[in-house]
Amino acid sequence: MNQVDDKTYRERVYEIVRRIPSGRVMTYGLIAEILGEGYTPRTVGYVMHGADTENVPWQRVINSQGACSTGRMTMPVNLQQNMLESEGVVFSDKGKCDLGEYLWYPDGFAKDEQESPTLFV
DNA sequence: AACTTGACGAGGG
DNA sequence: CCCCTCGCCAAGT
Repeated sequence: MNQVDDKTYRERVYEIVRRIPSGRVMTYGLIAEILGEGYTPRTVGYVMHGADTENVPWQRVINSQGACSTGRMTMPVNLQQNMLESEGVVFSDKGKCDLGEYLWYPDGFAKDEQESPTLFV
């Protein structure tokens, strides 16, 4: 059941990212937590690194500090933040946004009860 | 097959 | 609040 047949390892991550509404964000750790076994914040980041920027709203995935982590790449750190700001997300001078306000949880995955791993595949 | 690298994160100092 | 360490696991060398 949990094979990588119809959905590859990466596609499972992208599928969740595509659900994030404009103006909202998710963290690498949260996505890993939802996907469960075999997924960690680090691997989610690795997968996002190879995302199809055309079809995946990659800018909506940030780190647990509420900041953008795209600094190491060839693209400027500002780009991701700018894209989010144009969606209405407000960042502080230090480049952090309020996760309490913008963090988005997929349907059925309540903020308080994070115990159901494979709620939606 | 072994070793290194990350768009990470929690915990300790 | 900043810095460092360690655990995590797919991919690239």
